[in-house]
Amino acid sequence: MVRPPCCDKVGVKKGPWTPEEDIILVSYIQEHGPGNWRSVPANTGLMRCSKSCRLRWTNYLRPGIKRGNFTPREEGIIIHLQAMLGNKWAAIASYLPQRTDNDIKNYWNTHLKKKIKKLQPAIGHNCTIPLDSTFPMHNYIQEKVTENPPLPNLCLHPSTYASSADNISKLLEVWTRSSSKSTEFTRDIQSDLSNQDGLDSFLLFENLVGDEREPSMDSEQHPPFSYLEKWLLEENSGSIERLMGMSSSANSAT
DNA sequence: AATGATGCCAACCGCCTCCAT
DNA sequence: GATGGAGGCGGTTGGCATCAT
Repeated sequence: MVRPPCCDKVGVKKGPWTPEEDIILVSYIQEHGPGNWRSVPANTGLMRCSKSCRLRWTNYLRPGIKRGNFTPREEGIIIHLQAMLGNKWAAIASYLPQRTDNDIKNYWNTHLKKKIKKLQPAIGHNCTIPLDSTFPMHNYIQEKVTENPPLPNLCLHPSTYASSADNISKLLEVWTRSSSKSTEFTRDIQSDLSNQDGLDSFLLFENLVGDEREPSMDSEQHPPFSYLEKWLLEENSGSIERLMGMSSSANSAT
């Protein structure tokens, strides 16, 4: 039996959100917090379905979202995680708290996929990205995971709310001022991601697909599994072996 | 300046998972 | 254990913006 779409009801508005709708949604979430999306349209009078409200919040209105250009470091993280996890955009996004899964997915589809396609013939083998536990990103992710467990559906308090709509940002100014504590937390994450100078050269896209890498460790020398690898083990039994296989074939190809 | 091609991204759609009953 | 509802996720699309001719 096929369930009818939740937005099939008559009178449900579709299409781009207006600043006024954004203000209503933000005000409501400010008061009640995110969650219980079912009740949002009913309680706010928004002619939107619950899913649409949730999407608008998570992809656009949620505090702490960074919009615009991806840094080379972010590119590197995305590429590496995509190689490890596949198109698990939500999982990838949990390591880039400032980016949404939708943003990452869009960026991958419009930019990175092309870049990789372009560079693949140059590196001369099928594996797109070296998946090697000696690869610096492995340690970096592991380190970050230890310090800050992954943040699925991260809900930071407002600190760096970034919306193109000026009127919404005005509305949120008060909200923003009232949350200095969480601001510090967000700032920590931001500076963490922007101050790893030593990693810069490794995370540049060009270097990610470069072929000058250290020889692979043998199995005893593998550092402890990162959260990502644990996840792979738990959730996708067999995937890890496949990925390890990819890793070694990538190494042997160089 | 006009027009068509291409790129980009916000939002939608439908499937899946989880959880309450 | 079966069922249904709600939320989550990934793929896709529609429309606007920009670029090329």
